[in-house]
Amino acid sequence: MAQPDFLVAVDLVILTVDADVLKVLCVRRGVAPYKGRLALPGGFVRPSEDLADAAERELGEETGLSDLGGHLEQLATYGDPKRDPRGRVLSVAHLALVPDPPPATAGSDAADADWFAVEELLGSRRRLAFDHHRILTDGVARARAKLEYSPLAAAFCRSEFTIGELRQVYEAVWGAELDPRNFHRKVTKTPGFVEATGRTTTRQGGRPARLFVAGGAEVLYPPMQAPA
Amino acid sequence: MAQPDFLVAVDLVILTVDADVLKVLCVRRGVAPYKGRLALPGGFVRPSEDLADAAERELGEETGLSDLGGHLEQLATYGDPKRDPRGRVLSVAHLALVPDPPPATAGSDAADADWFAVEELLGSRRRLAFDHHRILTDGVARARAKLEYSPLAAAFCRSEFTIGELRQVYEAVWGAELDPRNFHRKVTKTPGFVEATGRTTTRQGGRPARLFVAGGAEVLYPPMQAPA
DNA sequence: TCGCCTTCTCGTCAAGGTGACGATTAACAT
DNA sequence: ATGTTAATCGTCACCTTGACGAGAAGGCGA
Repeated sequence: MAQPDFLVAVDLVILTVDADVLKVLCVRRGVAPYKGRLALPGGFVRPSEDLADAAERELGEETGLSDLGGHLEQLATYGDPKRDPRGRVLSVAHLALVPDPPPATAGSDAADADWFAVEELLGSRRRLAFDHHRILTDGVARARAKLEYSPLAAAFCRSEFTIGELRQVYEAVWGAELDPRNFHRKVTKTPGFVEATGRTTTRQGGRPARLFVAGGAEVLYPPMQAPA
Repeated sequence: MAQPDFLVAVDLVILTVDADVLKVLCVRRGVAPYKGRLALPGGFVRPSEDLADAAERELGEETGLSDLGGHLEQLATYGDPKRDPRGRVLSVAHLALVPDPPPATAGSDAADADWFAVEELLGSRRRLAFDHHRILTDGVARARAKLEYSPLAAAFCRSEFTIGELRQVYEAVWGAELDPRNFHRKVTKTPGFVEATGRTTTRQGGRPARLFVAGGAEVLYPPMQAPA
């Protein structure tokens, strides 16, 4: 029997931490449907392109980054028959974590891209096009969960970072304050989480802080505990 | 520009625990490509069918179950351009956990379906068709991880189960032995994991065991710890 | 220069969770 | 009756965690 054809797109939830606030990159749609509405950046998958390659390409186009120091993983696939009024479009959503906020609109494609506070976007259900509110919700939930049992928070930091900077990542993503002393103990005692470089910096003010790089661990045992 | 069309299929990793062994449902392919090879059950998504609906339909066709008491979730999407020699076929893989082993070949579709020990299938990389070895690997990894921080193990049990039966699920999925006394303490003290029904059973032999049903919790705090 | 403020870093202590393991209970089989 | 099986309860040492004190080492303004 004849099978229906689908269009397949890749949409990106690109998260960063800027000024202690979790932000996501959005573009303003210039064409219908949802013209003028904010949307997650994305695009169609090319004929002989793998999904991961398509996501990496889109990430590069939107941020100008070549994913160096960041993190990119598949999030989930959204296929409600009515999610796109133009037809049967499948969206394979990806989650990207990038350090610093790279200057928005650095890429050529999306002339009108900018960073938005996640908390604000999630507050009003109507600000994002398509089912992107749900995709963003799922992406943020994934990021929050992954900080617990993986050393992924380092993906939000530049290659060398202080324990304090890493703690601010957790605080921004989880929206909770953590005790600096207990956090310091936990991070430095968990094997493979971070490795000291020997260098120090004073960019945070106060006493010079040691600089660390991400360790080799893939998972954290025992996990970081999000506050109850 | 014109976008390429994709065919979209749903493939299922259906896991169960039978005789203390983690098993997966596979079908033997009757047509090329990979004719005669084992494969995960699956099928194409219908024109106006949601992905979750398609997965649930396939699960029902393969097991005869209407997903009662089990668990079904999206796993990941596989889209390598060369994963299917017939063309550009996207596979949205799903993970299902079902209690007991329902009799194989109960459904009408797959005349030649049966349960196979996961450990054996993962041992030889060539026994499964397409990229199903990778999908199975990812599905088992997801299941193992989810047992740690969610009460999902109950999905492998019938509606009423004993602590010992639940422990055997963990032992089969993790491939490790757990101390019955510590497991009992952990499970009964974690809020929302299980709830006593007041009834008992002797189906395990030995002293009568209390029967429990799954509690309302979505996540386990603190998580179960897989042995190091 | 001298406080003062900031942040990092190390310690202490009690509470709670975990692993190891002894002991008892309550069914069934022979 | 006796042994076997598995469930359930208890104990104890150890470790992790949360709360918090205290000092170290920079910058900055008076």
